[in-house]
Amino acid sequence: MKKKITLKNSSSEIFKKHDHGLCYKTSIQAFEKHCYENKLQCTPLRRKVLEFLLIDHRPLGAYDILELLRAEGLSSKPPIAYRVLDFLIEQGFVHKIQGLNAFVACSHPGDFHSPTFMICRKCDKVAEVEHNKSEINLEKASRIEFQIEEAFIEIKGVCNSCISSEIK
Amino acid sequence: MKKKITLKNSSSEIFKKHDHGLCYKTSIQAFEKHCYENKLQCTPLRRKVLEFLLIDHRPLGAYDILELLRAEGLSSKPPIAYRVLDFLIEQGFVHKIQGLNAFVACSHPGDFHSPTFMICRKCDKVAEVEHNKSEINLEKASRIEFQIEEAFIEIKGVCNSCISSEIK
DNA sequence: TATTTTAATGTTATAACATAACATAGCAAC
DNA sequence: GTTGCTATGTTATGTTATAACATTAAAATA
Repeated sequence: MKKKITLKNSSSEIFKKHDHGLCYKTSIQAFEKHCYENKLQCTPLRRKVLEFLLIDHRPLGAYDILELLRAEGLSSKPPIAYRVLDFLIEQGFVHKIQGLNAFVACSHPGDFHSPTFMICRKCDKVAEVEHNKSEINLEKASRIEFQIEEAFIEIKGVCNSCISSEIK
Repeated sequence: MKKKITLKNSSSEIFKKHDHGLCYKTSIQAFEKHCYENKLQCTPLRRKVLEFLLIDHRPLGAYDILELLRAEGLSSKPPIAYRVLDFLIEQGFVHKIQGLNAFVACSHPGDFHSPTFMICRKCDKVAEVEHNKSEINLEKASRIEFQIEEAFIEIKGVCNSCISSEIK
């Protein structure tokens, strides 16, 4: 994890309409660039799994991914998916959503970070919002002496698009 | 979930020494009181499971609980544990830690809330810190219009006690 | 108190999620 | 061309969770 790669797909846009073609392409290119620069292999399998996760902003379970791999005639045994996902997570291109046992493509790849996820229970899309450790401004928490290493923030609710379409 | 029951066991004390006998007793009594006041049954099974979770502040997996139930000669099939845990969670006496697939006794029972957990990776203890939705002060998040229903904040790191004992 | 209804517990079976351990293939360095 | 490394493939199994249905116990009502 060396430097931050800036992408055009702002997380605040995920629940709105956005140029997803661009978003998708930019993310894949960032991954290719990252692999090239770090002498890592951008193999067809790794690329494919990242592509699946970039289809839209919906999280996929490991077994969903295996299903998609099977449909493409690729190997579809559980360790395949988990290994590739581990790699993509380590490289900062995928996050795991603990509360869903599912995985999403990162919106700000290439940089180690602890994101906040806004998970819509209606459309299942997930928006990723950055925070950093200092932003976890929990006055009470600070009263406990605790050395923070990683923070998971997962917020469940209904996104703007789904609220709008409800009103109609 | 009607009113807040105040307990003497402050969450900030969990990683420190505290009068755990009192903490334990107070929590069980709060549960009994809650059941009585809400015409819910404080059955031996429910009480037992809560007791297991109150032994210390370590989270237990559902199958850990089943093991403990078996040791007491009680039924130990998975649905038993999950049903009782669901009940205790609904009533606000237990929380699930998503990142561990495990359950902890609530430190502020009887009131619906979205707590923050500080999880020590050395001693496995968990401290519960209250936050409320308005405290989730994510400026960037607020730029996304999103109706928050529930927030899970899980922080992993090393607690003060474990840091201290490291230095020694 | 007999009957009905509801809540709680018990059981079987299986679904869903995840990893250990070992085998093979491909490629690069020596 | 042998060695070592990285990635992929496979078998088997471990772990977490739920669906569906049976039985028991408690409460509500006749």
